[in-house]
Amino acid sequence: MRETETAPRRLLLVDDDEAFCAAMARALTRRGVEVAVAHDAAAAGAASDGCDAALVDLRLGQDSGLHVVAALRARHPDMRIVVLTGYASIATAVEAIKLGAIQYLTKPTEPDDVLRAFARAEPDPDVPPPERPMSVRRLEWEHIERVLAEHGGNISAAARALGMHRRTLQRKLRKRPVKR
Amino acid sequence: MRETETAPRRLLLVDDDEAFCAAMARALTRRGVEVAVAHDAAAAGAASDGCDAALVDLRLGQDSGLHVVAALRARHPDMRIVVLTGYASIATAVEAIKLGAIQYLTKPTEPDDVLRAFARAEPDPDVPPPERPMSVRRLEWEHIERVLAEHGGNISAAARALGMHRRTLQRKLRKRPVKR
DNA sequence: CAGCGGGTGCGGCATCTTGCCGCGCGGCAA
DNA sequence: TTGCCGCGCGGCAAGATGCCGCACCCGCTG
Repeated sequence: MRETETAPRRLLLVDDDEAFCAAMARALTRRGVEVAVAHDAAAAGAASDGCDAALVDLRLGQDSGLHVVAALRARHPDMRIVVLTGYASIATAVEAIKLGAIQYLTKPTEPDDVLRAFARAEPDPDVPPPERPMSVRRLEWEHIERVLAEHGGNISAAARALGMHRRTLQRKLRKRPVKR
Repeated sequence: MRETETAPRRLLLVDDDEAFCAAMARALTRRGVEVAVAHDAAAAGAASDGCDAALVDLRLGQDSGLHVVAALRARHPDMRIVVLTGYASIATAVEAIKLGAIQYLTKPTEPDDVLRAFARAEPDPDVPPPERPMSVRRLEWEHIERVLAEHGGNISAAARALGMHRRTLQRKLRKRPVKR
């Protein structure tokens, strides 16, 4: 349906984190995608014309990115929308897809992951490997990674958000530098 | 779209856990819903006629419940399908919805939650409260609860699946009897 | 420039929490 | 009955946490 399964021509980036937007915009531009940026719901609507794709964050200051998804879908029925968030949850993922998003990514995300989401998203792969229950460690680790990313790498802030002591988070992070 | 926003008339229950099926079927029947049961993909197709709704588990022995969702959608375009699983993941939730499921529930689930899913599912609530990052403890707790439920309350099995020592799981469980 | 607030690393310590072993019980099927 | 397996529990050593403090860096502001 909608578009072809290729990379976006012109993409609307909606995220209130300016630093993140700048970095992502630069990376995508370097990959040959035109990028328009908006930091809130209102700006998103205005900047959306001419875009065939959108990457929207769920957390936009006051308003929810889900509203943006709905608005964009209404205005541009053929636009391919991918949701990207640090505060992932199954509930919002379900709603995002019901509202017409074609993918839902969690935040520690590389620009290439984003492009892959647009490319590989449309058709419904009938065999997305269900999985065996994640080990508690891995679950915890991914969650921490996500929250940390959402807070721009700020350890103190992430620790507060995670309800754990800063020192503890610090130690946990030191243990796992990069590995997965 | 599809059906009306009411409780299912006749529901197809697809889950390979016979004990769970029996309990859920009994509970739903008591609530005035006719129930048909299937324990695998093949049986699901056969038993689906005449049903206006389906509750399908993602883990069906060998085959994935997502295939069942796709097959049911193809055979009965108007059927309302809700996915229920103990092995929840955002990835499968996204695929399930893309394949046409109207809701995605995680397993420690009450019969009333199921009915609520069918009733409240269709319209896309544009304001499903995003959330603030869950505390690590809560995240871990919900995950444990889910896995435990998936293993029918078998502590040893759940501990193995979770990659933690049985004794540890046991102690954690003793600490939080019921509270949330 | 000095002071202040906030973030980052790190050491130390008392106190949980884990991992692991073992024991005894109680079902259940061979 | 015997073996297999799950459950709950005690105990102990090793590792993880919570908490305090210190030093250092930055950016802002009087």
